Amino acid sequence: MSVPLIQQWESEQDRLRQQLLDVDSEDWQTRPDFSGLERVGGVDLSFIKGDDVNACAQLVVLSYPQLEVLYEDSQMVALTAPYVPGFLAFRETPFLLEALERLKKKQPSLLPQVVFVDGNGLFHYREFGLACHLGVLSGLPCVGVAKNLLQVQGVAKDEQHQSQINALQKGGDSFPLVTTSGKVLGKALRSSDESKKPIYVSVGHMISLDTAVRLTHSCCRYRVPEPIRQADCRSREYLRIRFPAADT
DNA sequence: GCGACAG
DNA sequence: ATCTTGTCGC
Repeated sequence: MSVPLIQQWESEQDRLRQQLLDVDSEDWQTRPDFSGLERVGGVDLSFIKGDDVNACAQLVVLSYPQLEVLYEDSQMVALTAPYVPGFLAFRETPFLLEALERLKKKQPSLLPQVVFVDGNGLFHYREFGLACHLGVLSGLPCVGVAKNLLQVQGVAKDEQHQSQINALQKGGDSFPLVTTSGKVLGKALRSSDESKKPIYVSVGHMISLDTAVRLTHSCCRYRVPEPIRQADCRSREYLRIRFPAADT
C-alpha cells in the first residue's frame, strides 16, 4: 500500500477519534434490564469467493429483547479500498453508512438504538477501529465485536491469554484486554455456556465498555451476537442465490 | 529472516 | 473475507 495513503488514513483516524464518546450516553444503557431499548442493529459485508471487490452490504434491525428481525437490507456494492490491517473502516464504512441512510430515509422509525459491528472498536492499533469509525460518522451508539484476537499494544495470544480463556466458567464471564501501559481496551467474553472460544468486545461509540459487554451477552443466542449473526447469514444467503457456483 | 495480519 | 466434511453430542 502506498505510504501517503496510509498516512492520510492515520490522520483521519486521529481526527475522528477526538469526537469519540466512550461512556453511556443513553438512558436505557444504565438500566438493569435495558428497558427502553427496543431495536438493535447489525451490519456486515460478505464476499464472493474469488472476488475481493464486489460484496453484499447487509443491515438488519432486530427487536429487543426478543431478537426477531424487523428490517433487512441487502445491497451489492463495489469496494474501492483494499483491506489493510488496522484500516478496515476505510474499506467497509462507506457502504454501511449508505445502508443506514437508506433506512433513515425509508423507515426512520426502525433506526436501531445501537449497532453491533463485525470488527473492533477501541481495541485497535490506534484505538479507532471500524466500530468507532462507523459510530462517529453515523452518530449512533456502536459496539465492536471481533471473532479473532488482534494483537494490540502488548495484548497477545500467549499461554497467559489461553489460561485466562480457560478460566472463563460460563456465558457472561469475561476478562479485560490490558495494554502494556495498563489501559483496558476491551474484554474477552464467553458469549454462551456452550462456546469455548471467546469473542472480543470493545467500545465503538456512545457506550461504556461494561455496558457494551453486558448488552452483547444479552444478545447472544450463539457465539456471535444475533444482530451480527443475522447480518452474516442473510448477506451470504443473498450471494448464494444471486451468484451460484462459479465452476464449469 | 520471522511472525502478525479485525474483515 | 473465502476455500470446506464429517463427527460428536444433546
